[in-house]
Amino acid sequence: MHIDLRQLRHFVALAEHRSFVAAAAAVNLSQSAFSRSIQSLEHSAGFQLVDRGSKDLPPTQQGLVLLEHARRLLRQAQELDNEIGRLNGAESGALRFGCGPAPAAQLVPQAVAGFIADYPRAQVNFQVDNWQELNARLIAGEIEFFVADTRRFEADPDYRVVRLQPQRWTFCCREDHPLAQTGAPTCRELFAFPLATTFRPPNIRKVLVDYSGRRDFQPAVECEHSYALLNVVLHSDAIGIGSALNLEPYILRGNLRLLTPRDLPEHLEELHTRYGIVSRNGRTLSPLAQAMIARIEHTDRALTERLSGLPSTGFDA
DNA sequence: CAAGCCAAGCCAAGCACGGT
DNA sequence: ACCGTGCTTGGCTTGGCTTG
Repeated sequence: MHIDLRQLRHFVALAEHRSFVAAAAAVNLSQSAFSRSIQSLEHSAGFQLVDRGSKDLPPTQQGLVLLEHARRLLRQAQELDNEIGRLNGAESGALRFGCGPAPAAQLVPQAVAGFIADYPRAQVNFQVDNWQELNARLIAGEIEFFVADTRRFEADPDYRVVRLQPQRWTFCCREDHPLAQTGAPTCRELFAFPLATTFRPPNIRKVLVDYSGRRDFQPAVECEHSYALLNVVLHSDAIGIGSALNLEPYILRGNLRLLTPRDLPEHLEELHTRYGIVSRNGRTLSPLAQAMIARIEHTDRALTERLSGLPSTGFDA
């Protein structure tokens, strides 16, 4: 049997997306070309890879065996590529990594901006997604690392975690908001307005229930994307919650005001971000990935230092 | 270097199937 | 019955590789 890594990559995509349309889009192919690629692999293998009779296209028994080998081969191919790059001291080539929505707002773009100045011949591809998707891509070897909340990976020996600086989560409102003049409202005054929040920190719901005094408290707006969320805050009476790092540009421009409820509990460790860089233990990182990680850490430190000039929000531990 | 071959990919049409 | 969605297939183009 002729082994074609491209076709194996397509099969892995199909197994993950359980749809020819979605998988084709994921590998940047037309659906028909993708279908032919799978057919060609099936022809080479001599058996059907997926059960087309079922709606969610489950892999056949033989398909599962091939899938396992395909994932291993793709991972090893990536590692070989990384190793060759390392031996050559490569400064060019493709770098693929991922990041969560919050790091995608400020930290990662600024780090990438610095990186492409240092490595103009590198091709950078970073995907913004939730941690589950990022983890799946990391395991499949499609990305070398991701930047996201690290809580689920810190104790797992299969993962290598580099923690970034914790950033405080803060309340904010638009500059001409009724509460903007008071600066330090009470929690009751604050929660009289609709709340717009990301899904993080993970325990934000519990904290909001405590603050609002309402067991059934629900934010008016939930959105993973910090940029979109802040635009809601900028154009409404909503009170936003965001990491200090992502709010900073808006605060400095005077578009947003930080709010410090005067009756907040003093010590709230959990209202800090817990972001970091997650990679797989035992896998060699390419020189470009190592350089990118160093750049993200450097940018993180620089931004955190700059943030120390911002006014306190009452969320400081 | 031109001609031929072939794999990969696209578009459009057709088919199957589920939902209304 | 009709419509929308998802997959396959036929016909075609394109680009890379081989051969003379």
